[in-house]
Amino acid sequence: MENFEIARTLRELAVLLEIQGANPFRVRAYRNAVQTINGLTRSLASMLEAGEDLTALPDVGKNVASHIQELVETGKLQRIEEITSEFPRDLVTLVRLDGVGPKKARRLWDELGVATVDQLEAAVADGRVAGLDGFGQRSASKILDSIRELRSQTGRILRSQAEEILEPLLAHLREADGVERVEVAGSFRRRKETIGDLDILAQAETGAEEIIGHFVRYPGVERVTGAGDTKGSVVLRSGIAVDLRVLPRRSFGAALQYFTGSKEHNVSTRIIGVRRGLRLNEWGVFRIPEDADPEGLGKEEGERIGGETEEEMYAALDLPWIDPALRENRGEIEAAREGTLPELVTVGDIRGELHMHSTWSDGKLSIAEMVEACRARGCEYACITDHTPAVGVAGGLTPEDVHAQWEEVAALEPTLGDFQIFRGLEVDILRDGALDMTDEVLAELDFVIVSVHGFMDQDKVTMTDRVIRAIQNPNVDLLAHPTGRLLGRREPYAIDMDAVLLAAAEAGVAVEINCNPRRLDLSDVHALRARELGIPIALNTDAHSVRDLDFLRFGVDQARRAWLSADQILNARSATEFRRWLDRRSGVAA
DNA sequence: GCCGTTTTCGGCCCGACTGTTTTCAGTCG
Repeated sequence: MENFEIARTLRELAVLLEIQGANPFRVRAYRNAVQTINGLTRSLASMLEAGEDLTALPDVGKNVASHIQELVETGKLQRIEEITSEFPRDLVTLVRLDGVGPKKARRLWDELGVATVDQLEAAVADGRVAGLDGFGQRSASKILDSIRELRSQTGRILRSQAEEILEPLLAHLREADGVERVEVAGSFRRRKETIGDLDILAQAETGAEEIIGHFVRYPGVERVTGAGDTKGSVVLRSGIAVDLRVLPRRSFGAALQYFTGSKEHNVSTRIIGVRRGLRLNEWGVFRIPEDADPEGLGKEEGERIGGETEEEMYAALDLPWIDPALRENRGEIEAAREGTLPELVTVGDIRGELHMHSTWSDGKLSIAEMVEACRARGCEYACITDHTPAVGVAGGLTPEDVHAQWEEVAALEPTLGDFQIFRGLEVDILRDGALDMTDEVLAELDFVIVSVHGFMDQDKVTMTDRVIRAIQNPNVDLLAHPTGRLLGRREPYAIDMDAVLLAAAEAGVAVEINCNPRRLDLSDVHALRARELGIPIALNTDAHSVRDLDFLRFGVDQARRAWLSADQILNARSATEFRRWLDRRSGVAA
């Protein structure tokens, strides 16, 4: 059983326990464990197989460890079977509805016998829900809205799509009277690859209510789901939910820190605060008076230590500012305390483009045009890496085509000054792990990329063996888009990435973070693992047109989430250093 | 259920908004 399946099952157990009315801290303990599992860079099954003690993991104790073992061994959890003899397992889907939590789900079952979304819809329609104590007409119609929403759910959007949605919305907000500053917080600021909803903060000393009013009148708003003194919530026609909070200058840094999250990062920072007698909230950081009743404190009571900037919030905990990309509670707080936070890679660090296509295969532009676009973006070198014939739609290069292409490159080179072109190829990994090009040609190339484009439905063992066989070919330099995923469209193919990364480290092969916002493949967690293993990472746009070269920033964001600095990025090297790396197998240099 | 610069028991982050309550529970992030 894969980590994500184990995490999903434990998350479901947490909801079931909540519906059962269990101790909320017990429920939270399971959620904390899920968080740990989601951040793991290795599979739990392989850790168990290696005889490792899972209780060494944070928030995993004896109980959760034995649950994990049971799941790996049997694929099921006895504990869930027991609970679902009390009430139907379907209730967990009711909890996913807006406005229905564990308490209400339980009452819907106990008092109306409602277990499924369909049954709930019927119960709303015939008035039974509105008749329940504590429900009423308004909550009934709200539930109906949520059901419609759930059924038409568009899910998470790409970060590139979020950028498009934000641009006009932020412009609208900046027009509101009294708004001094607007920032996007949440997962967008943490540079996540997909965005579930948008959190926006506006700075204003007065007139918050009017600003909220201006916000909910934005032309793109489909409906308003909440509008209070300091907070407004809407759903846009694009289906994405947006929250706006309005805060004064003295609290803006506190709010930015608070609403950037992640939730888990915030819980950790606040616990550190509590131990020091400090209270952190979106209004600032406050010293709790010795004799105060913590329950009776107002939101801004106590001595204000800071809140205008994020730096003040972290400084109150004796920590340096932490880059939002790292705020996932994956050890960044410890690293901040020890002064070992990485200096994260930036777009400006990238000096070469290693993966791009031309009209020789499925690219839109000639080699000369692509190279010129790279130079215009400040690159010092580029690799031309067109497809091979097995990628049918792409019009791949035969060995003869490859040699003809080199003539074109050779004719171009004298016109380029110091700019260097490396002769490359994106070679298809065939069904059995053989490569779609002769070894003779591969040996002549400067730079060999391999990647999977077909037969993606192979089982995990076959696919893993196939890819490992490919990267063990001594001519191979880089594995591209290693899991084949397309965000929101196609799941990663079945592959044991830990085994693949170990093989890449062994073979001295680099691995790509494909910068296309729909790929971003490797994921942050796999890139973290590659970093642990010391594998060079390439940030590649896989450009098929000039516009695609701008994808670089998405890959840089992904690399930053994986704690990567410039010295771990293959194409942050100079052309000379890159060439030296390409010669690594020649025995000349270590 | 987990955890330990207050510790192996007794804590565990914090506030806004909504709806239905007439003083607050539930939900959400």
